[in-house]
Amino acid sequence: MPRAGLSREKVLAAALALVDREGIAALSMRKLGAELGVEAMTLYYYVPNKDAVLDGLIDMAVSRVTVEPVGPWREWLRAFAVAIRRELLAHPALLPLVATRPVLAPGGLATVERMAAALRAEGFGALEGLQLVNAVATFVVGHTLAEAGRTPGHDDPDVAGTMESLDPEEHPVLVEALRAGLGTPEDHQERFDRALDALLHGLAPGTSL
Amino acid sequence: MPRAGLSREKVLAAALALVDREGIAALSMRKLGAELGVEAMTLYYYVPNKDAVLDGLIDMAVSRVTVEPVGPWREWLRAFAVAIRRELLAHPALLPLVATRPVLAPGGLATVERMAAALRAEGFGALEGLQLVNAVATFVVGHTLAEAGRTPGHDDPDVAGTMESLDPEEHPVLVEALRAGLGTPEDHQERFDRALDALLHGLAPGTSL
DNA sequence: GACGATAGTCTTACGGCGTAAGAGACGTCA
DNA sequence: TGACGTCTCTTACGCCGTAAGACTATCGTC
Repeated sequence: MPRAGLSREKVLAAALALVDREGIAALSMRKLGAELGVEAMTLYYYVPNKDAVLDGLIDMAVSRVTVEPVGPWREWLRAFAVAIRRELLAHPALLPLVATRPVLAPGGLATVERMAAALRAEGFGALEGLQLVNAVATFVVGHTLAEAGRTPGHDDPDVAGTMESLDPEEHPVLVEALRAGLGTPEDHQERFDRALDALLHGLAPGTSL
Repeated sequence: MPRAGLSREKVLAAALALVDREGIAALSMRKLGAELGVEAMTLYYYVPNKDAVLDGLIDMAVSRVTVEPVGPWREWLRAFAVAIRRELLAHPALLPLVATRPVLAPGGLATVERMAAALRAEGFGALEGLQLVNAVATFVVGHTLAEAGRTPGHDDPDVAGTMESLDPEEHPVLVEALRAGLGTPEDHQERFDRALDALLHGLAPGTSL
């Protein structure tokens, strides 16, 4: 058999393409192999197991989030949040993964370190700064999950159908809000912006509450 | 074969017990059947498929979150957030599920409706109130995920080990924050409280930003 | 060119999974 | 008794991750 000229990077790239195209549930070692013109077991030469593929995907996504921490901290921290959200929305299938695995890989840690260091230069303590970075990151992940998250391995639930069939007697406020635009992309964006501003507004160096 | 006296409720209760004990990954129809002294296929008489079991688990958890919306809205909304967090931490294995599936089942919708209705009585618009409820809920889920979330089907990553092996030259601020208590239960609690207060403080009726 | 080592790929197999299809056994009531 | 609805089981299919090990292509050295 001729060599396929693979590498860890090519495997991960193919995995990301597959996941973006068909969702996390479609990512199996056999399919990923087929994608690369190779049997499933061949992949194990480049990657210890499937978990390593998933971790690799996460680190790829996280590493792409880079923001230069210059200027007023609220502004670049806001840009940081927006950048995370953009990256997550670009690969929604990765969301459940990013949300449930702590950031431990090199790429993610480096980003966190840079943000925290910049915050300390602004008068935050080391712990305080990291808490702030963490609060922003978890907020973004939580919000984006609600916006675009899907459970791996399960069909998308019929949100639209459920909402339309709501009994206006039983859920009057919900029905009214839906008519007013709840759940639209603009709604998500607006809610994200408002809550993010509230969060950043409420957090300042030395604030104990 | 004698009848086992099952019901949808008993199936769900056994599923929750199994998940709490061994994690989401351990929940298979065969194991769940064994738990109830029955073959896997028998369960399909009470439940259309495995997804329905998962949805049932989520609704069980969500339905237990009830807060009386009386008094100042910031206070009971805060209590709402705390109640969600408590319930999620009581069943951490359910977290990835709750985080990635929209609340569509009856129990969850009823709770949301009640909160939103109470907020409207406080001067919020229907859409605005629901956005607020949603913002709080997604914040709590995001934060709790970071605190206790695990990816279903995968071993817990070795957070402690990774953190201890951090190079102080490369990640000085991270190392300092870890020594100051980053990641401890108290740290999570404190960060949760601070960010929640910031969020609630920043959101008020009619606030456009 | 020959040959061994190394790197890369494949085949086979095992034990798990969700669930479709349908065969039986049980309890109840006519 | 017999029929019928309720409940449970058996069997089977096509997926999954991956352990074990056989095979082959390529390269460095003589």
